Amino acid sequence: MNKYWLVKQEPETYSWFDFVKEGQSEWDGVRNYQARNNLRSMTKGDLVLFYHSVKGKEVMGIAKVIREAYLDPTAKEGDWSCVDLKPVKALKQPVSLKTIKEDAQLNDMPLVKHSRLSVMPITAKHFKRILKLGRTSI
DNA sequence: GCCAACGTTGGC
DNA sequence: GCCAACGTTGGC
Repeated sequence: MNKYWLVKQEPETYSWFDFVKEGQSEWDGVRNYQARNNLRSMTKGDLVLFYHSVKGKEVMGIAKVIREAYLDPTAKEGDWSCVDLKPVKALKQPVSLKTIKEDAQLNDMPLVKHSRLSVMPITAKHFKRILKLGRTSI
């Protein structure tokens, strides 16, 4: 049974378009315990929404976990992990934070309640609703 | 650019 | 173990 996640990234650092161009990405650099533990709970094939924080503030597309948590090579000290993600497809219509906050089915997402968390689990219901609002199916 | 929310650090 | 100080994130 696949799980669903949402990851955030500032587009000026690494955008959805960079991700698509690259074809896959090592999701490293996470330095928050809760986010790290979420990375470690990901399993191959889980689907991940890619959200642009700060500039844009919208869900851009869908990614997939292609490698489960391993030692983050960018960590010089401490116990940190990363996973590998691959783009699946862009949303036809990006779904904005405003839309999410105004949607009765989505406004309890961690993205709203726990806005600083950069890797978070979401429910199947949330995931399907975002896809619907994004006019996209897999 | 500001600031609220949150996490981390370090003194006691 | 508490808490003040500080740094960071991210929405506005």
